[in-house]
Parts: sequence; structure tokens; C-alpha cells
Amino acid sequence: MGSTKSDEFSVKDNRIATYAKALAHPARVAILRLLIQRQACVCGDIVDELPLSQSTVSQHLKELKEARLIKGDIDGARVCYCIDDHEMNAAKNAIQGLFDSYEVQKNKCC
Amino acid sequence: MGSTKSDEFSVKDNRIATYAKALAHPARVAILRLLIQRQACVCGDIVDELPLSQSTVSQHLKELKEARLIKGDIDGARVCYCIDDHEMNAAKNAIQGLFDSYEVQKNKCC
DNA sequence: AATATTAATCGTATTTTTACGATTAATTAC
DNA sequence: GTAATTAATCGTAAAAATACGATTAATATT
Repeated sequence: MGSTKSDEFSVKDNRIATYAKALAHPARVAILRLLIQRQACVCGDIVDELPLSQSTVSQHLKELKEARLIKGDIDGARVCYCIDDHEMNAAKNAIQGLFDSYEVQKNKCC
Repeated sequence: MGSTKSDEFSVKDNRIATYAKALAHPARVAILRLLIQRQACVCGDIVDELPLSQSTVSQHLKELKEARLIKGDIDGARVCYCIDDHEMNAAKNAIQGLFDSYEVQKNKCC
């Protein structure tokens, strides 16, 4: 009890939910926005921009990495993060697909 | 400690996060999809379609209502749910806005 | 009026998320 | 080689989400 019954729902709905979950915290949205603006960004710079501790930012980065929306390139002691283009498009299409299906239904005049 | 530091982030990022959170569970995506397909749906019918108890579905409906993505019209003892068109568009635009800003940056050739 | 149906809410257990400080492992600078 | 920097991970506390059964309040049926 308490845990999510993911298996009971369609793969499609789970995919949308997973992508949405990655966007479901303002810190993670802010990180994505930062990476979009700057194309790429070293972890420390992200920490500097956010009102959160290094460890907390690292945790948010991990979640975005697990959702595959970003990837990190190791550059010596630093890690340079950037958007994962392929997965970002997949997320866009998955979420947009839901909104689009709404538009389609809406425009079926009755 | 433990709670989300919403105030520390922009209104824009919080709005995206809030809409995304509403979509961050497959049951809620399934509910939205159902309402899109059928235009409107009585609560009991939604319960019948989902592999969750009545109380759990009610809780998910509450969250979607709080995010304003759906609204419920009372019809006697029943409640008929449907998409809130205005807010659905707002959600679409907010989330799409993030993805679009990525597209724009990406196409700025360098 | 008594009973049945419907959907929200309450209470509760469990899990997950959020957040931080401390530690660790690795690279870099001295 | 030692010290400093960097970022991930560990441990932990607090909060929020998920799920369900039981109860409640309201309408509908008999």
C-alpha cells in the first residue's frame, strides 16, 4: 500500500507521467531553463544559480538524468550538463500528444 | 526541512511545475485521456475504468480539480467531470513554452 | 419515511520526495 | 606529495503522495 500501481496503467500513460514528474518541481524546471539558455552548464554554476544546497541540486540533477532529459559530460573534476536532445523531443511529443488529442476531440464539432 | 521551497523560484517555473505535477501520475493521465475521449464522464464511470478504489480515484480527481484542469458539475447524486478548457490551454501553453524555448535556442545556429 | 446509491472526506499505513550536512572519491593546484 | 576544489553519495529528518477501508452527507429510489 502507498506505492504507485504503475503496472496497472498503459505504457503510454506511464511515459507521460514519468516525463511530467521530471518537470514537477520548480528547481528542475529552472535547471532545464538554465541549460536551454546556456546550451551547457557546469554543475557548480547550476548550484550557484539555485537557492538550494549542492547536495539537493545534485539530487535534482540525478532525477533529470534518470528521466534522460539531461546528460552530464565529465570534464576533469567538473561535470558539464546539457539537454539530451533525443529524449527532450520524446518528452515534448509525449506530453504534447496528450494536449493535441484534446484539441482534436474539441474540434470534432457535434 | 523536507518541504518544497516554492517561494524561491519564479512564478513561471512554479506554474509549469504545478501543471506537470498534475500529469505526474498515470492514473491522472488516464483520467484526462478518458475525459478527452468521452468529453464528459460521471465519477462512477471513471472509477469503473481505473484499477483503483473509489476513494483513491476521488483523491486523484481532487488533485486535477485543484490544478483546475478539470471541473465537476453536480448532477443529483452524481458528479459529471469534464476538461476545463481555459486551464487546459494554459497548461498546454505553459509546458509547451518550455519546450519551445528549447527549440528556439537549438535553432540559433552557432 | 426507509433504503440504496453516489461521491467526498477521514483516518491511517506505506512509500516517495525534498532538503541538508557530512563524507567520499576524484581531479586540480600548489 | 599535500591541500584545495568539485560533484556524487550517504545518512537522516521532515513533508508530501499514494492507496485503501470506513464513514459521512447528499440525492434518488422504493
